[in-house]
Amino acid sequence: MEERYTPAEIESKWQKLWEDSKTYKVSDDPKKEKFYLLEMFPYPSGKIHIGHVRNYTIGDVVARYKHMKGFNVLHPMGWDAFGMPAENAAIANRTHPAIWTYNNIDTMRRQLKQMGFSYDWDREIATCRPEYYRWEQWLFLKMYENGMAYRKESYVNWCDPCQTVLANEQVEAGMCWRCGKPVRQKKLAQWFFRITDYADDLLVHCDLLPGWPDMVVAMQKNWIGKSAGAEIHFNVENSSEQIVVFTTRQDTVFGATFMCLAPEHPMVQKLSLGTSQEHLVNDFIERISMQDRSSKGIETYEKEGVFTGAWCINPLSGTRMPIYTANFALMGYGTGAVMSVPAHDQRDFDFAKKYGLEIVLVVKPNADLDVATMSEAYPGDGIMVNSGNFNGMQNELALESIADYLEVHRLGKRTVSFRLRDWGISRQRYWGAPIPMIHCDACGIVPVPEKELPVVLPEDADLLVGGLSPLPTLDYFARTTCPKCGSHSARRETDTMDTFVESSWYFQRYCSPDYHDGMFDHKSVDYWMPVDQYIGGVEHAILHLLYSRYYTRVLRDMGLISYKEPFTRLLTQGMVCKETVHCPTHGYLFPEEATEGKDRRCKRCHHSVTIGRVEKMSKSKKNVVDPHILLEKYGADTTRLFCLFASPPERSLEWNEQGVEGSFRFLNRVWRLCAAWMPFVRSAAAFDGAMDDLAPELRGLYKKIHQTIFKVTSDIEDRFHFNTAISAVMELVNMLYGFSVDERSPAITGLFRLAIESVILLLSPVTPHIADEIWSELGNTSIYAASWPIYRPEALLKDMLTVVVQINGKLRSKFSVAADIDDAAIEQIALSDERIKKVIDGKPIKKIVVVQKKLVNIVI
RNA sequence: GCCUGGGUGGCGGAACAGGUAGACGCAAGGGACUUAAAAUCCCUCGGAGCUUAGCUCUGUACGAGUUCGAUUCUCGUCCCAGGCACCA
Repeated sequence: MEERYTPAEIESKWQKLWEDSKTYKVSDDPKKEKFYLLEMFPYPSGKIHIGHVRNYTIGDVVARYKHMKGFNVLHPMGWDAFGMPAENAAIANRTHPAIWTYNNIDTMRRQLKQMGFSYDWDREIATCRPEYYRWEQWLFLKMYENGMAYRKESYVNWCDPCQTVLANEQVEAGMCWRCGKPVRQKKLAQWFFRITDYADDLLVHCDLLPGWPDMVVAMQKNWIGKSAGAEIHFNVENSSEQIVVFTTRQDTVFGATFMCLAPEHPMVQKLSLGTSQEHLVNDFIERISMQDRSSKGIETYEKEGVFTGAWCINPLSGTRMPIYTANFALMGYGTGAVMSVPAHDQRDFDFAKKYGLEIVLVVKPNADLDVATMSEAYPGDGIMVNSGNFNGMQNELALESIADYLEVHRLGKRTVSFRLRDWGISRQRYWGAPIPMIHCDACGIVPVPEKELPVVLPEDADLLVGGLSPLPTLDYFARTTCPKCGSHSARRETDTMDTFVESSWYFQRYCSPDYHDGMFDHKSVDYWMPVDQYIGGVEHAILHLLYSRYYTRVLRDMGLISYKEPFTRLLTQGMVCKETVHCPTHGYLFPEEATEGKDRRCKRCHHSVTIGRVEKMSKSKKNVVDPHILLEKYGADTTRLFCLFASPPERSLEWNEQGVEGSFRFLNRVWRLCAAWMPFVRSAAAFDGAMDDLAPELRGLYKKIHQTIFKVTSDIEDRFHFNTAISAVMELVNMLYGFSVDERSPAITGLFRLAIESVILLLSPVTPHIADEIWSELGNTSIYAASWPIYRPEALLKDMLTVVVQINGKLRSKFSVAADIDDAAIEQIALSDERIKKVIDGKPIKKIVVVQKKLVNIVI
């Protein structure tokens, strides 16, 4: 065995060997228990970044561990290859989205292979391939048939100069992120998936996901946002029209003094028609449509509204209520109409104060609360007042009584409302999966016949000026014949699908990636699915996971699969962070642009730099580490080791170059230890006897070996706490350094063989290259095929115990005793301890607590 | 505002079921080896104090509480991070 650890040589050697012998290829084997381990597939953005490295290292350790435990492990990798960055890059670099994407995939595949991940590369998929998205189109047709996919008019963020739809995150303070011009709301016909049909089911099953982090479950629940309340009908004065509102506070209906409709509400213009308010209302609607109503913009606008000129009648109090249209009423929630109760809702209170509207108190917590002196709304509980027959009732009871009353008198009914809206999947983009629909002047919307799938995205088209999709202008794509009437003037749908659609089912495709007769081979899916462990960034905690859960239900209800939840266990890893370096003249600096040491300075201007707080790595802050550099300098094993050692996976990881050095040093230590002992242990048999066969001075080591196996196994199995697992191995290695090769004996050699084997086996999921190298030096073949070591429970038993003695809960002394001692004897030893006697100093003992074989607490 | 997490040495982090706080690593300091340096190996390392082989006090954001005993459980406060947010 070489004396020096040379990761560059070892790693490329083993990577080639694994690839040539298809070490990580896996196939369906019903005789073996399966384990499906999946990491969220990456968007091929160029190069892998440190977040990928962390995510995929965590997954790889679990995959390798489960394989060594005897599972048939499915561990695939692929590319979430459609999406806007490809278009942006194409514009910036004057290349083509397809070329850019495929180049990136090649680079990133090579980098992932350099990391030594145990993927079955034969299952690689790229969602931009027609073989993949044809099945997405096929399912779209099925969803269209059963009404799950539908088309409707909907408001979108629209940028006029760019002639394009913007996602909410592309709207910055009401302006287009690209051209900086105002964004307006525009009505467009778009395709939707009816995810709201499953809102309740998705919500209820949140509680049946014990393997998911509580935080993610909570986020999903919030997103779905179910609230129970009532619909109430308000008649419009001098009209046959009715306004329906949704409220969760029907107990306050007697306090409703005005009505607010969303500006887009269909009744707004109708109500103001012909009144003196008409043009004011129209101006208001026009102005509000220019406002950015995405989450970011919303708080910047003041609450405002305009009287429509019409009135409605409160069905319970009989009061006349002015009808307003207001910017805070949202068309997308409830019914788009709000009964405003200023006394008990802060927003309504502010609005009423601004426009001088009446405030009526209907829930009173105590005698002091009075409309005349109220400075804010009272949203809490209390006794009903000003509420007719309901006066004197506790408002929680009135909530039910009034709901009953509404139902009995047909003025409304109990109902639930969800925050979740149907999933709009149309994108006016080029680089996405075409929606397989045809528009015919005569027949309307006609689905593409199944046998004509896939509708292939032309990969050679160029983006138009401003990054617009060329699809509508490409006659050879857009012009087609109507499958129904044969008309030659039919046009294809030129919108493409949201890329979340591809990622909602890819995990199933991995089960049979080359299957040509359907989305997937049922036999394979039945064997592998659901995913046993899913691992990815917490940034996908809501949308990707919710869409995947929804899609899985759609597939199940079509009879294509038999499970409801796609991911049994979920791990969301934390962000990778690093300190920022900021120069007063040059702004953020890359770490290497500043000098080293205590007084760090900008290399260009020699100003002192400020070391900022530790933040998520991002290109804009320049606090990034390129995995490529790490691989060059230390190799994959060190990089993997550090990612796991620095913190537990769900927490954020603070990058620290010296920490990486430490990990590298540890692997060197392991290497030197093995190299030193190799000549002697190579031909020795690992010690296999009982502890009693060993000389007393070797028993400690024997125990340490088994304790380490136990610790590492439970840390990986139960908690994914690789950092403590690695510490345990470090402790064992430290202990082994206490033995000198020069003082070896046959007994030590056998035990050392066991020790070294254990260290290598336990490290192998984390650092597979060095492990395979040393493993082969020991005369073995592939460590991936080896079994995970088993600890001897009897070796964990202690024959001597340390018992702690406390006085009034404070540590005062400790002693060692044989493990089979009883509590009474422990108490006696504690009381006769010299130091304890000194502290007690003859004071009366009130109580003695003995914790079995662990502790004595004497209360004085 | 609401919902999640989190706050432990100079730093990353341990302490898994209330029972020895600070495992393991980094940084720092000291020593050995060396002509020298690197590498390596060994020792020290929360704070304060003292009559310094050791001992005492103090210490897990802050304030209460439960308990023989609290980093761990309960309540309140502050701060940090993430998510949601005119959601009626």
